[in-house]
Amino acid sequence: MKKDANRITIHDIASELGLHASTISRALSDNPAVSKKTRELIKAKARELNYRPNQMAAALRRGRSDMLGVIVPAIDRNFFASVIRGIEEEANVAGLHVMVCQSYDDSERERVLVEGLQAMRVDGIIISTAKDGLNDADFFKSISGSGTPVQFFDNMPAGLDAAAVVINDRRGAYAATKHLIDQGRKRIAHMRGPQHLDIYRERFAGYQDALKEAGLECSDALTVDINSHFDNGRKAFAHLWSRDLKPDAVFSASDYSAAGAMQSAQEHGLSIPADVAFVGFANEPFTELMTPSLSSVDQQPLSMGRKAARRIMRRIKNEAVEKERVILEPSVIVRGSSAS
Amino acid sequence: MKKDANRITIHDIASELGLHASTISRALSDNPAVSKKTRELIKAKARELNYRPNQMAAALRRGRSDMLGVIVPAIDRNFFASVIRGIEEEANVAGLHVMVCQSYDDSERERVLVEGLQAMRVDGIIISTAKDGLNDADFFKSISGSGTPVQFFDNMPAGLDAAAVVINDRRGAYAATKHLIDQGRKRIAHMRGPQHLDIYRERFAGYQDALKEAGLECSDALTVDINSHFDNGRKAFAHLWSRDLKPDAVFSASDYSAAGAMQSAQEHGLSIPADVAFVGFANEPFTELMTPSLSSVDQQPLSMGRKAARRIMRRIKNEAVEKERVILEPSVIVRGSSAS
DNA sequence: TTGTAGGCGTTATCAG
DNA sequence: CTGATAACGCCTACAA
Repeated sequence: MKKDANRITIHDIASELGLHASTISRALSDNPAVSKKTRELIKAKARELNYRPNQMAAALRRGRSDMLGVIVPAIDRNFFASVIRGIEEEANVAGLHVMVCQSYDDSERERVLVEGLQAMRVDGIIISTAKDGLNDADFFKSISGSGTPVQFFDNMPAGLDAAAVVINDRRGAYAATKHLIDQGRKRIAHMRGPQHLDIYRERFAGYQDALKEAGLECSDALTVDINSHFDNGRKAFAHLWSRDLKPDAVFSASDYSAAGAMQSAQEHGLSIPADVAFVGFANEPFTELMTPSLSSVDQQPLSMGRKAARRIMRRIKNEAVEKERVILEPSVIVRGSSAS
Repeated sequence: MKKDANRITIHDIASELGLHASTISRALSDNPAVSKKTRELIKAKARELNYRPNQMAAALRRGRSDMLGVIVPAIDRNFFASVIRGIEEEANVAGLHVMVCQSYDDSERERVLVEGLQAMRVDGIIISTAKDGLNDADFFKSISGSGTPVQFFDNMPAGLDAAAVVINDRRGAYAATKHLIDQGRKRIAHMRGPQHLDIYRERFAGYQDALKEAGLECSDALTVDINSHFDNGRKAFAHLWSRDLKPDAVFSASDYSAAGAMQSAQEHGLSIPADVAFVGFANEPFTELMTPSLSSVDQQPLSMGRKAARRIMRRIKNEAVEKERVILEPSVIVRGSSAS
C-alpha cells in the first residue's frame, strides 16, 4: 500500500534518492544552486510519489502564509461576489490564496472570523463590515495595530481612519435622484438604509442634495426606512403609498427593497414608470430580469475588488501603513423602471 | 512600542509569568491538569498581550488543520451560496473553519485549487465540480486515495464511485414536466443542459419519462441546448419558436435560461402562462421577482450542504471511507409562469 | 553543488 | 500540578 500523498515529505524523497532533504527543498523551489540534473530527478520523483508540499510548515518557517482573508456579509449578493472575483483575479496572479468568509451581518461572528484569520496567520484581511451597527472601531484599530494589515471596502465602522476602497455613495445617490428629476418627477421618495451606517447616510445626503438643487421639497412624508430585503421593500412602499403625499418616483438605497417596492406598486394597480418610477442601488443582475427592468446605481464591484487586493498586497510587501481612501465613481444604469 | 500581537507566542507569556511554555499551552487548551489559579492567570495575561495562537504551528504539530475546503463553480449562484451556508452551519458548531474557493467552471483551475487545499492540509474537501466537461475522474480518484477525504455534491465527474450528496435530478425533472402536463400542456419543450454532465442527462431523462408516461411525443424539434446563461436562454427560445412545432410550455434545466426564454417569449408578444408556460430549475431567488414569477424545482441546497458537511466530518473522525451516495428529493415550486 | 544544523510555534510524552 | 524535550515539515545560513 502506497503511503498517503499527504504524508509524503521532502525527507521521503530525499531518502529514496540518497540525497538530503535540504537539496529537495532547494530543487523544488527552483533554487539555481542545485544542478539541473538532480533538480529534474527530484521533480520527477516528487511527481511520482504525488508529493504535496506542506504549506503550513512552509508558512510557519517563512513567517507568511500567502493567504488573504476576505470577510463579507454574504456571498450571494452579486456585489460581494463580484468584489471577490476582482480580489481573486489580482491575488492569484501574485500567487496568493483567498479565504472567503461570511459574517452574515453579525458583528460578533465577524470578530470570531477576524481572530480566526489572524490565527491562520493570513497575510492580510480584506473586509466589508457587518451591517448590524454593533461593530467596534476600537476592535479594528487593535487589529491593524497588531501586525495584520486590514483593508476595508464598501462598508466600514464609522470614525475609523484606515485604508479603504469605497464608492462615492453621495454622488451615486445624487445622480440617481437627478436622473429622476430630469424625467420630470416632482415627488421623489427615498427608501433609506439604516442611518447608523455611513454608506446609507451618504446616500440619503446625495438624495437631499439633488432635491435641494432642483428646489424640490424634502419631506419626511417621502422618506421611509428599509433594511435591504425584498419583503421589507414591499411593506415600505405600501406604507409610503398609504400617506397623503403620494410619490411619483422612488429612489431606494437597495435593489432588493426596490424590487419589493415595484411589486407592491404593481399590486396597487400602478403602472411603472408612468405612475411611479423606480431606481435601486447595487445593480444586482436580477434588476435586468424584472418587468420592467429596474434602473440602478452601479458600484464598480470588480474594480473595487481589484483595487482593494492591489493595495493590501502593496502593504504586505512594503510593510507600510497607507491609510488613504480610494474613492470610485458610481454610475446610473437607466432601465425601463425610470425611463420611457 | 508593544510587540505585534501576531508575533506573541506562548513563550512570551511564559517568560512574563515565570512559567514554562508547555504550561501555557495546557492552560489555553483547558487541560484539567493545570490548576485553576494558574490557568486564570495565564488566560488573563494572554488577553492582556492580545495573544493569538498560531494555528499553523498547531496544525503542523497536531497533524490536522481544522479546516474544510469547499470548491464551487461560482459563489454568486444562490444554489451554491445556500449549500455553503449549510456547510458552514455544521462546520462551525464542530469548530471547523471553511475555506471557500471558486473554480469558475474551469477544470484546470479546479485542479490547482484542489492541490492548493491539499497543500494547506485541509482536513477534507467538499466539491461540486466544474461543468466544462474537462474534469478527470482519475484525478479525483488519486486525490481521495491520497488521504484527503473528498465529498462531492450536486455535480461530479461521471463514473466515479465516491461519497456524494445529490438530488434526484431525474425525479425533479419528471415532476416539473408532469406539472406542465397536468396543466393541460401538450407540446412541452425542454431546454437542456450540456449532455456530457450526469445531472443534465438525468434531467433530460426525467422530462422524457413524463412525456412517455402521458403518451406525448418527444420530438427533437422540442429540444434545444442551453448553457445556463440568461442571454443563451433568450436565443434558445427564439430558436425554438422559429421552428414549425411551437411549444405551449418550456421546461428549462436552468433558471437563468428560463428567465431569458421568458423575456424572449414576451418580446414575441406571447402571454405567460396562457400561450406558453415556463418551469426552471434551481429555485434562484430572482424567480420570485419576475413578472410573472417563475416556477422552479427546489434542490434543497441548505440540507445538501448540511448533509455533505456532516458526512465528511464523520469520515474525518473515523478515517473510514464511506462511498454511499445520499440522494435528496427535489420539489416543484409552482408560480405564476405555469399556473393561472 | 550538496550536507548540516537550527528554528518557526505548538503540542504530546516523559519526568519530576 | 509543572518543567523539560522532542517532533511536526520546511527553509536557510553556514560549512564542506
